[in-house]
Amino acid sequence: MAVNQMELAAMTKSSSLTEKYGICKFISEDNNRRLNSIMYPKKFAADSYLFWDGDETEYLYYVLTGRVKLVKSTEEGKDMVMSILQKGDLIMEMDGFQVSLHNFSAVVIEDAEIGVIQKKDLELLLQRHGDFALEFMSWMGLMHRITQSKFRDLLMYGKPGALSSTLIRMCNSFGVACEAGIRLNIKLTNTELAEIIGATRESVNRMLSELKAEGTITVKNGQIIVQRLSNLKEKCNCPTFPVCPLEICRM
Amino acid sequence: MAVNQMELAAMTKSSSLTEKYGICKFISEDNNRRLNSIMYPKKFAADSYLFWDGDETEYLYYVLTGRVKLVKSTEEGKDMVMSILQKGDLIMEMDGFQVSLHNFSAVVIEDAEIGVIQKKDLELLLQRHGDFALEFMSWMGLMHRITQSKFRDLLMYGKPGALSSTLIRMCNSFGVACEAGIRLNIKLTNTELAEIIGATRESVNRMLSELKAEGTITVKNGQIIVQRLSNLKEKCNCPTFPVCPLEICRM
DNA sequence: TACTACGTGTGATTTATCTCACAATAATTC
DNA sequence: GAATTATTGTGAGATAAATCACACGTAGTA
Repeated sequence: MAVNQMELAAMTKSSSLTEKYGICKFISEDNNRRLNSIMYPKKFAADSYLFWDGDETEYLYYVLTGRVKLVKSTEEGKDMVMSILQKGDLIMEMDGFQVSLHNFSAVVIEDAEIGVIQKKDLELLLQRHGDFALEFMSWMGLMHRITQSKFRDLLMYGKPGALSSTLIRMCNSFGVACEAGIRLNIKLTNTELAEIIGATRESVNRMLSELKAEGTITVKNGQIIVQRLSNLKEKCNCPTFPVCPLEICRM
Repeated sequence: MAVNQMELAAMTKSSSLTEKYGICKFISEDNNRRLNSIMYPKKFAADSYLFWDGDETEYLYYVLTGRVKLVKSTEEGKDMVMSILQKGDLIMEMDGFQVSLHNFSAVVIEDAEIGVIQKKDLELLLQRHGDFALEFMSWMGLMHRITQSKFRDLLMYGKPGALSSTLIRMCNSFGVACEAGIRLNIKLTNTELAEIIGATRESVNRMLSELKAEGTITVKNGQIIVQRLSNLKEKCNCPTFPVCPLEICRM
């Protein structure tokens, strides 16, 4: 089939990689319990905001269900989507634990249940439990690397490369294996895709048409199915050897 | 004069902002001492490598003198400069403290003295001293924010915007106030600038010519002097209010 | 049904950026 | 200081991507 064995092996039918690579995977059972103990669940409807650009960074947000996008808007109303987060992801933006302000907004894109964490509470936990702090740093480091690799891809191979890189990452974050290939289990408009890669809706539309024509992707029920991942990898010079670590290749 | 009072106030004659915002400023005196105690100074000549893309992340590197650039190279030989670091900056790339590999290379661009730190040693320190771990996380968070804001600027306002953003950051990282404006106390070729913003040498050259023609910058002894910072700010939509925090606006 | 709102698809045109080619200046080396 | 090598500057043309303009679909709903 279009998807090779390794690719299939990398994902299960029911769960995407993000669940495998959420922060909980970086933290011991004890510390997961501790983290849970300072978390206050709260429901957020689609289109609501967890926080706004410029708000004080008082809380952290642990995504239990649903999806959240991190958006930076310019004064002229142009938006840029920096990341899309889901179950298992922790949203935290702070240069440490002093007072600071958010540099982007967090918008719920699918009804979400969020574990809200008070900065102060986390601080106490981290200070008290050295092993937790180390695990937490581990995760912070990973998040930073994801950001770096993401933006590198967006800058280096033109818009088609940027789109391809994004689709590959989406395979890892939202992908579900199906007969035809890897289905991206998320609804995104062309406009949203454009905001992720810093291009226009029209450009994205044309690029997607081309990918369809090549047989690289297909669309069913408004969801993209990646049929030939290798085509995408070529377009963004995704290295075959040494492969870049899978936990970095995500949204 | 071309540089206004606030801009002048933001820098001293002798030192650039990086010294003010190096990791030492995030860490208490005690913890600075601790960090120093596990540091082994070593000299690196210009053009030598601290580490290569793909090496194991065994050490951290604290820049005492000189300058180091972080570079990602593609298979076709295209380079991208992700960052330029100097006195007070700590180079660390690790998704935590398990075994992992560098995702880019660190190239010395000016003869440097580097405090080499063993990952294991740092780990012990952080585990033992909760306050140190918190301070360290604070710094990690800031580094991540710098990366985010940097790449956002590089993507959103075209190449002229990318160049302007970079020049502004360089004012903060390498700038020294002088009669004519802010002198960037670093030697960079057009090619290097191009590698920072993901453009071609020729484009950079033309853009610099234009900035000169406008009176925004001037060049003396191979160093750029920024005469009208406000012109640069316009080109990359650098917000006037709320101003973005100065510690994020750096290379 | 048919209306409305939102999203998609596509041509034509303009603008931004890269590519290639080569001349003109530094900067280094012998 | 002549020769060599790196860097800058610039034109002309090719490509990539944005912009503008509008037709077409589709889903929700009155």
